[in-house]
Amino acid sequence: MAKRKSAHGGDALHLRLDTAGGVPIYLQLIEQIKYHIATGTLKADDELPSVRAVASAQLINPNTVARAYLELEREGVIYKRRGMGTYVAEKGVSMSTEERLNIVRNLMEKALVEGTQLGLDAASLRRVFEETLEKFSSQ
Amino acid sequence: MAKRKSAHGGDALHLRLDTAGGVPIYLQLIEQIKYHIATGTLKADDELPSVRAVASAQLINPNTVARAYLELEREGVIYKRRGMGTYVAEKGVSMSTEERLNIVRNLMEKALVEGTQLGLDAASLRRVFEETLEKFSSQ
DNA sequence: TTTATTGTATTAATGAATTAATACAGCGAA
DNA sequence: TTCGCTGTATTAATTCATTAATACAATAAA
Repeated sequence: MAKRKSAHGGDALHLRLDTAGGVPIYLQLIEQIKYHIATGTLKADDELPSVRAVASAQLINPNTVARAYLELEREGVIYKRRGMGTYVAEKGVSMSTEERLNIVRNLMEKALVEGTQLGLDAASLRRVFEETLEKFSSQ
Repeated sequence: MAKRKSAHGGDALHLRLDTAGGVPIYLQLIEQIKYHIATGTLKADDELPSVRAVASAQLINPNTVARAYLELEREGVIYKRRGMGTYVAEKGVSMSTEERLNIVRNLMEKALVEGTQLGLDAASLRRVFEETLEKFSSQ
């Protein structure tokens, strides 16, 4: 058969997909890839496993992976080279600071509304914030 | 005609629904009602506007409002009395502290993954956290 | 050029989610 | 009881999202 040795790296990315449970597969992929980048598991210009590699490893359709990669590319998180592979982008920013802050504000608001509703006090919420922040490569 | 005067309060809750934009109406309702509770606009035992009142004010189907109220009731956020109305529940908690923390941890992680991806540094993220926290009645 | 890899495009099946129409049922005031 | 308000239940229309089957196109190495 003479398979070409992958020449790229890009394998063995830790992914845990839940095919039940309602959350679309492509969204889980997006989230987990972003997570790996945020925690430093994936760095700029690292290669991602190919669409087909992820698909066969996870027993899902290649198009589902492609959709996740497409969305990540639109957000500027990754870039692709036809025939070559898919790679983590440098943190190039296309949005204004204010726009970026508003995105995070909305997400933060969701977290704190929920936390407040659940009866957690400010100290607990602050602890959750600090503990979560520690997981990310503060840059 | 002799309309009965509402006898209840429960009107004029500030709601801004976006019927385009993809986010389901009932989810927007849930979010905004939780927000009002978290910020103190709505307090325990306050009456919510009736299903039909919201429906006609917002030009949506009563069942859509009912669905939001149903979900909020399941979460223990509100309670209902047939023929009477719908009210904000006391903060009674059915989950363990650990479960509640995990819910918030997940949401917090989403916010911080996104923030990190957008190139915001720890100081900015902390500022967003503190500013957002201030909006909620710290209890 | 050939081959094996990469990502891409088109189209469709399917199922789930959302919303709506409509009729029912409980409660309190008159 | 009757009236007018509450929320509820049932059913269905319809759209939309998700995933998949399949064929196409670009790149690099042999």
